[in-house]
Amino acid sequence: MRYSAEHKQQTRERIIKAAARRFRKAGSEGAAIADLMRDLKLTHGGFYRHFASKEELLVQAFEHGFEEIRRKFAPVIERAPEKGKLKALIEAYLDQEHCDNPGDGCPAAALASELVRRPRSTRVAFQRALAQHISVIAWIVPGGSDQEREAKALMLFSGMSGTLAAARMMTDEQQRRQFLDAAKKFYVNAAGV
Amino acid sequence: MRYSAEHKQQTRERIIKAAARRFRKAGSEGAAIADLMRDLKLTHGGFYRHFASKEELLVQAFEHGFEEIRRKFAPVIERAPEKGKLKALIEAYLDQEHCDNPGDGCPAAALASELVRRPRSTRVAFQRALAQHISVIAWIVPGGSDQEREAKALMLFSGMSGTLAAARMMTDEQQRRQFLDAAKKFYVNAAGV
DNA sequence: TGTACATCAGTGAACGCGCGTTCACTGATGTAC
DNA sequence: TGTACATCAGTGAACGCGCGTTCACTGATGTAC
Repeated sequence: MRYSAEHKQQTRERIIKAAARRFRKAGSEGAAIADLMRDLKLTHGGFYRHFASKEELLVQAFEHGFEEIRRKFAPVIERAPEKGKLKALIEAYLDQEHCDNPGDGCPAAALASELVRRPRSTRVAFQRALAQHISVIAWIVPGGSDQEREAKALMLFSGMSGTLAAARMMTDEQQRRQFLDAAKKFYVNAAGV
Repeated sequence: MRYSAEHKQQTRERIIKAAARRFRKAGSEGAAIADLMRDLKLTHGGFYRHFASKEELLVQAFEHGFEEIRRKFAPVIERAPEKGKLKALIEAYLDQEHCDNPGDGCPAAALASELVRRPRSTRVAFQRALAQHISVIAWIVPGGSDQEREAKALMLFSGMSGTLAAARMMTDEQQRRQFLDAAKKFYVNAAGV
């Protein structure tokens, strides 16, 4: 092989990473394969050595996005006291910083209304990724059974993703800040933490 | 003029109506002008006698969508007792029927994550339409000042739009129904009604 | 160890399609006289 | 009242562009011998 054994795997991961960023920033239809590949100083033709289709990449990028935000929010959760972890995550999720940077933020908030329209097989994969992410988050959600905590996590985060999308639509800086502050209180209260 | 005086106005409204449906069903990029015009048994060329661009139509369709859902939910609100109007609206918003029919449902829920990426001028228009819609809804939200009630309405409905988008992504019928039922309870409770 | 061949990630031209927008044209009706 | 002309909603071909996907090719390195 022309390239070292792990080179291909690395390239694949770099494509996914660039895609995860671009899809969240520009939408699933706003990120062209040629642009993605140019991000890595490659040309578009090589893409199909790594993925069967753009649709497959979209799924991978969606999963990767969740991994990224888990890493992004991990320190916030760690730093918070035992009983304040969910509160800390809610406040980080609804923070200006997250709102202003969809490119490395929650993929569900960035893509929610578009995902519904993908083929069924894609949606099944999305769901699996979402469910997996939610099951991780549920660790810090108070409640009885695992199922109860996961249901609560999904309710809170699906709501917050809509709220974040609304905040991102706002063109007035001050209005957005006030809205996000109110949202933090609303969801912390709704979470009962 | 070849057509009666009000004919042009009527055609314009029919285009908006068809667009409002198609945009909500297929997304802002999924509805082609030729398709819209075909819905009215017209050809695509005539479109530009009515609108300067597709972007202008998108704004009009978004506004129209809100008018439509106000009409759609009006009887639900009227039928409910004075103190139960918001509860009734929340339950209608999160109902299976609304979930299964994005085409004549809430435009914010159907398009949320795409709207962020439109040009600033479009977003300003979206916001105006959203604010207007929220101000109407706020009538049935309990609270002190108008501003307080509007803020609460925006919080509830932006959250519910995200929750609805999540429900729509679910491929499992039963899971969706359970999730929507839980969401109704969650938001009725969060609204304090 | 050296040589011939196979492999395959990456290249870049090309294909095909969808779609927003433009434009010359049509023809029914309104208006001026 | 009748005639000539103007108007303009609607038609459909064409343009131009973006973009997903394909494909013949390249060339560095791995492998067989």
